[in-house]
Amino acid sequence: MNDTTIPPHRYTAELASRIEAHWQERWEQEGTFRSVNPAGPFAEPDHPRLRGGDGDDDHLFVMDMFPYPSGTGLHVGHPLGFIATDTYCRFQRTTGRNVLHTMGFDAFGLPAEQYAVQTGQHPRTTTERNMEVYRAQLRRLGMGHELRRSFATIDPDYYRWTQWIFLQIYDSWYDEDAPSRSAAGGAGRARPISELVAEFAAGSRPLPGEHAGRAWADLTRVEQADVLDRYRLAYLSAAPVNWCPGLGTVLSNEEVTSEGRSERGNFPVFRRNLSQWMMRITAYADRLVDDLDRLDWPTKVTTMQRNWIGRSTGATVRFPVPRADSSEAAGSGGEAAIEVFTTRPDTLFGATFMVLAPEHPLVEEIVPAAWPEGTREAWTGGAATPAEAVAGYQREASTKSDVERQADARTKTGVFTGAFATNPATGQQVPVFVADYVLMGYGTGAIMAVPGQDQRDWDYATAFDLPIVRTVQPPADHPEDEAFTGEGPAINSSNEEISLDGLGVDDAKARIIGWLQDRGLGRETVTYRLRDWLFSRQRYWGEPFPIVWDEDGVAHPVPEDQLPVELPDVPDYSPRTYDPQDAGSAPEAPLARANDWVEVELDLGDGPRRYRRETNTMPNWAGSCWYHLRYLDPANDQALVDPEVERYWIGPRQQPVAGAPEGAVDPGGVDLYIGGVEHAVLHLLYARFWHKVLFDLGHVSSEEPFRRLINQGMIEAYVYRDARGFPVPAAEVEEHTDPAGGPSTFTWQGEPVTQEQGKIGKSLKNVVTPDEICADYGADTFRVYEMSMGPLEQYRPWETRAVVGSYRFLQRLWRNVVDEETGELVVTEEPMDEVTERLVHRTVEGVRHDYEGLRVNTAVAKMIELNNHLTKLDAVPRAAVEPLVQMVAPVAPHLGEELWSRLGHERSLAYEPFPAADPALLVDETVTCVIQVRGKVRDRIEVPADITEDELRERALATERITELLGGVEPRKVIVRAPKLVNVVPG
RNA sequence: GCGCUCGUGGUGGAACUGGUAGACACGCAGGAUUUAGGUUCCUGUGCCUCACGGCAUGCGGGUUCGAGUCCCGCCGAGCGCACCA
Repeated sequence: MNDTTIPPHRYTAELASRIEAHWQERWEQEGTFRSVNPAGPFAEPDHPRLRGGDGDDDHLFVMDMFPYPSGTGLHVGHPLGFIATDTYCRFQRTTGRNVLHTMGFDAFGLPAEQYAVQTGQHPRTTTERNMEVYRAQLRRLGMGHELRRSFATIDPDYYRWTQWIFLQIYDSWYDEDAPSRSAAGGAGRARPISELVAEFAAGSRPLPGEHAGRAWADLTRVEQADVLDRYRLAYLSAAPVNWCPGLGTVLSNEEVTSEGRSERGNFPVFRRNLSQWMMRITAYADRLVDDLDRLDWPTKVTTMQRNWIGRSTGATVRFPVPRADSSEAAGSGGEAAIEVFTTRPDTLFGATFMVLAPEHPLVEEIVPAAWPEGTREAWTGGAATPAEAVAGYQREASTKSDVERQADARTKTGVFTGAFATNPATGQQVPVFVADYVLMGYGTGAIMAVPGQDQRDWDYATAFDLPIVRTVQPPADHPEDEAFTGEGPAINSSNEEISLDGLGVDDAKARIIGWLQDRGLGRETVTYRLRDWLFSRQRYWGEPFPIVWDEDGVAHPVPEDQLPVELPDVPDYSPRTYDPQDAGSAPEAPLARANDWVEVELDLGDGPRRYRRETNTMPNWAGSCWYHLRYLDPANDQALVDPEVERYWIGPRQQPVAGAPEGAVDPGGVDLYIGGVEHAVLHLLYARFWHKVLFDLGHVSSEEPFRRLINQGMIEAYVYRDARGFPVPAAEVEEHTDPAGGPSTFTWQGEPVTQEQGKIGKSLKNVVTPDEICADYGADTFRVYEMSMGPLEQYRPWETRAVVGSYRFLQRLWRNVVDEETGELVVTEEPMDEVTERLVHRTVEGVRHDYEGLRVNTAVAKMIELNNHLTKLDAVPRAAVEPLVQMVAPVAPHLGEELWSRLGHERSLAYEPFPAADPALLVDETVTCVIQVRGKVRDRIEVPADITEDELRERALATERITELLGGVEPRKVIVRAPKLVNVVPG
């Protein structure tokens, strides 16, 4: 590049970088982006921005999903959401709001640990270094974050409170009957476990299960602990869990893909019985579903949460079945019952067989010694006895991986158990099968099969030649060979006591449930797909549990005043991982090796005694479950957040959110939360759960953490592949445009390559970093480009060569204020001409609306239009360019500040009120009216903006072109929308 | 298979409650500056046609004076769920 040809004061990348560094320094020194708290350690109750009063609109809390400081660095896709929130917040500050916007780091967890293991360094070392890199990159991009509120989940001051919240959850139970604390009403809330103990001790609540009838005080310590574990919201469970040998840890259901592999690393996951910490999130299933209505979230995310929770209402029905004589179970020879869950109890009369999951415990008890008379060959699986057939099938099912099961999904397999159950409605004997299309993990692990109204049952019935009875009348055009799952009148559904015939599905359901309940044969039931959250990990890099164990194996919480339980520095922090396929391996927590830390002497109220520390750690979701609360009051060492501060920032508001149903109550929460859709059922579900527990226990006034959520789209990039399909370096590809106007073709090293759109990443050879773009154009250009690419929610491809468009815009703006040769101000103090003035006001109005609606792309387009107009003037009036500088400042903050200061203002424009549009100048005196004939534009006329309908009609019909087109015929109809449109329908 | 979202120039995208389709930007073409390239600036640019004019928002219907926008049916793409009883 030849510098001599470039004017010395041109807005180049070098000048932009100098300006940017200057303002970043100044913002930091002046604490420009500090927001004001009403109480707590940051309290400034007299600050004017608090304005007194309790206005819902004078403050705003905006959050990005906080980043994971990865070692691989940022690419241009990462900062998209950050730039959007920063732009939004900068705009909101100029409207006078007290804006809270900061950013911390989600720094515990597997990737950080894996990176450390790979590079042979301690996770804390690598994580802290990565955070420094990250902070520098964010600063380089001009983020207006409030730095004093930033923290990382690995800070002991922070995880002290993560542990504290864990203890709150551990020390509570869910009382279904207690009145809700919510203004929305309802029942059910978490209560302290001490209140449960008090009820047990007083005898006002009966002890559960095998302890029924005994007095609380008579139970041993171990028995008491065991009882309480059945109630606690955080509890130890020995249920089957997801064991992932390849990662050396157990995982939550949410971290396992539908293919039965780990979401991270894609390793196989096995079901193992292991004793693990669980969170009783299922107690909140209903509220987690119902409260989605009160949130302003993308429907995509709310449906994903609804699907994941999987609430379905129906009935459980008991089908009597004889116990087999050969069964070794107690009470053999007697009567057992198969309990099924169905969402269609109205079809009970059509239940012609039953199916148990292979793992169903009742299977062993009902299998008779021999096949009943006349059992069909196809039902036996070729086995001599039912026991042999069932055992064979169970073996087969157990060895099938989830992937294989899925591959066989549509082929129905199974065997007859030899047993018959009684359909309680028809009294008929129905055969009982074992088949793997019924899953043990859902409902009761058994179904009544209703082939007439369920396609899966129909397929099974057809495969095994079982009877099919339709109990809902299908419409005439319904195919003969398919189940009918739709709405229709019940048929074939009566016995001596009850008839459903003729009733619609809902009425039939209600009547049969009533009948079943009266007879003690069943009851209305709600089931959920959601399972309790597996909360422990066998990993080093996570929050230690604040739990110790005594010699009887009873757990004790570490007293609050001894928190945090700090993660010890150990020489060997790597997890014990195994061959990914080694299902028989067992987890081993790295902390268990730290003997000096594990063995501890504590005084928990009965004198100093020896304890063993819990050696599992928390999953990385723990830290992100509540960081929104800590941003509010990060320096508070008395509470996780001061209640007044919490109420001020995220307490419930007067108005429910947009789109909430009639009568909904605002749940409170962060005003705007922006992040990727990948957290739809992980972080966002867990955080909601924790927040609700804290609400129930009275620690927060808000019922939900995030009132409004937006998923930013991903920035992708073009991927180019050679003839073999391998990606080639995108930066080296040459484009060849088609002179005829057709699509371009592409070559790499002379060879043709194909273009597609894909994720940015090393493996696709299309990485572009913000650092390169900042070096070539400056951070402001980068920000403007990212915001101009399209709507925030949309996926779009990165195109480096298009960045220059945003660069030219800022350069032109600069040139409208500063002389490129001399650096002198070039603005004139002369007043604006009328056209310019009207354009300025229209732009102000439009840009304000666009910023409010987070449509930065169209805001930028409007500013470019104004700027292009100013460029054409002989001299740029100060009165026109000052509002433009203010408008551009949220997206291009450094350039905004610099021009503002060169225009003679001393103070930062961060809080300078956004320009106001004069309504009188928004309407033009004359407008162009289009005249259509049959909806097609045929002519245009200039008319006064306040023209009357009649006059407009007259003038439109009188134009030369329209009279010509009408050819003297009287129009049949004339639609007038004054002043902009007339549509003529000829006779 | 089911559900949701979405299909607009060579490209990214505009178009508020139905009312001038293609704002703004990239690219491309021509021109100015420059010894030249690059930078910067100016002009043009949906398609067809010499033109008058016609055709255009995935395809086919419908509602309406008027449809990118609303309704129905296809086709295509993306995401989610996937034997959930």
